[in-house]
Amino acid sequence: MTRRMPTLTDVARHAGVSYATADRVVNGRGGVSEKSALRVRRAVEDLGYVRNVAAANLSQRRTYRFAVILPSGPNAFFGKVRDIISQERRRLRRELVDLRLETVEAFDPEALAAHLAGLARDGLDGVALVGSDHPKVCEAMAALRRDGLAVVTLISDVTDSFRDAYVGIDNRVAGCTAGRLIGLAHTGRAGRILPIVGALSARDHADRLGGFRETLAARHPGLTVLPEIEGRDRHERVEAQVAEILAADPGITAIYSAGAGNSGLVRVLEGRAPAERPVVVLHELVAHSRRALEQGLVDVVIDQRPAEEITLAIAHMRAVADRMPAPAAGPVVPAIYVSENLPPDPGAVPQGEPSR
Amino acid sequence: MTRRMPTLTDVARHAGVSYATADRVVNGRGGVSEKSALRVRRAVEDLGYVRNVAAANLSQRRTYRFAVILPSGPNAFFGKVRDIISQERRRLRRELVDLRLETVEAFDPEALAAHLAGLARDGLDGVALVGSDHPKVCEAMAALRRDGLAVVTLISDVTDSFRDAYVGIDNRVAGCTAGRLIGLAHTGRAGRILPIVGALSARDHADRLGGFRETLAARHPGLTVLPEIEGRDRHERVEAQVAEILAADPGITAIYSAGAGNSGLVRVLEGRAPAERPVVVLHELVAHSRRALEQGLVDVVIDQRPAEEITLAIAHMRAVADRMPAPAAGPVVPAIYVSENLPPDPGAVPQGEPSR
DNA sequence: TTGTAAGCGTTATCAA
DNA sequence: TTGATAACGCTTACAA
Repeated sequence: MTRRMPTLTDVARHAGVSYATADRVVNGRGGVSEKSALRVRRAVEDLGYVRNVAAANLSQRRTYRFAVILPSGPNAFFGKVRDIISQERRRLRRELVDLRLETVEAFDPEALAAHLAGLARDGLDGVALVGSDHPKVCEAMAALRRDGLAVVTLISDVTDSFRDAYVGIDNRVAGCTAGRLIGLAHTGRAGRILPIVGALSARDHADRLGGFRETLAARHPGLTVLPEIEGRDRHERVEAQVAEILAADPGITAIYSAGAGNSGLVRVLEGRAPAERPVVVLHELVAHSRRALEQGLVDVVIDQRPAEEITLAIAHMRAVADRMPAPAAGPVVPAIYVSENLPPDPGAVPQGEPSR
Repeated sequence: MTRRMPTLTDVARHAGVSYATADRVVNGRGGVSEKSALRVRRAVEDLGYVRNVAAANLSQRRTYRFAVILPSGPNAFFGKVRDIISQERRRLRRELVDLRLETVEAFDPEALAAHLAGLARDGLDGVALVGSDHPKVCEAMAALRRDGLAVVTLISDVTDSFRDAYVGIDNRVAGCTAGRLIGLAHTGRAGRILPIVGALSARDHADRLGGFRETLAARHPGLTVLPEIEGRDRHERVEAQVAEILAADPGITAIYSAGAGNSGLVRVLEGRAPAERPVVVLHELVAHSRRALEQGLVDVVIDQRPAEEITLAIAHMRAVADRMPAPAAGPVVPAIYVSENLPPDPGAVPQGEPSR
């Protein structure tokens, strides 16, 4: 029934060469006559040989050494990512991966590039970082790949050729989704919509806003989308600007916040009577957005699923390290939360134990 | 830096016993004096020993043998699940799992129970099946677990004690979500909402409908939820009933379909002028629901993410087989699709190849 | 250019 | 009740 998987020993026998020769061909170590190489490749083909990664790792006593580099600072989302990583550590060790968490100054591509350059001689097998299109960062990523490290961009992408994979959501699509949901909330009525971003110069924010405007223009031409606020992802700034605009324009029926600093937005919303609250869509499920959802101050949260992203990033780095095909491709599909489908609060994280 | 993980050899040395004795204790094989056992357990504790699963599997030449049992029939959703499984096969083989796909008559618990009974002597390590509360099925599941198989319920759950894990969405929560989205689409206006289920006797449908009604009653008391239609998951029947009701009650502003047979619903919607179409929310992204979303006939699809569910089910079965802690718990969070965030159509599935 | 063999951490068998 | 040890499929050092 289940035929035994062929091993390299089988391949060698089939090709009529020694085990070592077969190994040299399969792992491209060179120093093999073309004639032998041909016979081995033929045997691999015939038998459908695939390298047993577990055995290979065992023989090398290999542990995967990966690093995740996150921006420093008080950003709630990255704080959550940090928590997820430290919770996963124990489980990962069992699977022989040693995950290191490192921090660099936020919004400082030069510092990031310098940090990356330092990793090269660190015995690492792979790095995951928040992508940045800065030329120095790109060059540092390219250098790491030349050294054989897997490089995965997380959350924000860069040009294809500098990384092995991107793990994150499609931000334009996320913006379109927000647009459509706000559109749905205006079924049968008109409205004026206020968009907020951190900065238009941030690629992800610009992508979201672009998708948002495009969808509303195409599918809901009756709705007005106002000029966007740039809140710099800072809650005081967001709070001040939103408060001012809402006061000046009482006809606003919806708000889409594509960036961070949403606790400022929430404070403004708290100050309004329930009947006067606009429909609000924003990004990332963190402590304060969760609370706002529960209290009915916010209607929809589009969440990037950071836990799944970390898992996927590790899978990608491992695939490169194992010289194996990459896991299923495609951007991560964000979760859409309303107050009714919030996952249990991970306040006290229950440790999973064997069920028997 | 990265200290070598302790091995059983280390444990044995530390405990002052032979390797074999340490192995006996750690794997509960018996035949060890209480004194030795104590010393070994102490050493395990001290060193923080964890069994190296890869090495264990290698020594046994183990391949995991799992089966997924699905209901037969033309149901589009299960068809998709079948496709996903056959596409995953190759990748799974590399990870030493041999996944078998089996089929039993839909809605026939006796047949399912009989089939399960047959699996016992089949050398399987685990089974995933769509849960059923039928006593015979429960008994068969319990028997399998007694034989050491992992038993995972998929999509629909049963009483805890009969299975190792449930992989699927929380159907009540999904219904609540549908209710809230439809509520959002009625911001600032009244409406009459028609719910459709396959059968109220199906636990998942009843759960969805319950959550749906509850949320609308609590958060949108101004909306009217009509009595539900039972469409038996059959498209002709759904089509006929919906057509009749829509004709009789032109004031219907929204439809929530909690079950299958939605191609019938879509046909009715096609026949109406765009301006007269109700807001429509339904479940499972399959060929016809996808098309309906793209054409603007349907507004929201709540999708169970079958690909992720299969992956998770395998992870659970493997954890049991490896005597390892279960992967992260909690129900699967469904994806919420509008026409703007549909994933690429898997019409021609691109085979992933090594990226370098 | 080719071949042999010692490890890696388990499981399982056989002997003491 | 205990202990040695041959696999498992691979990498790597070394010998021919």
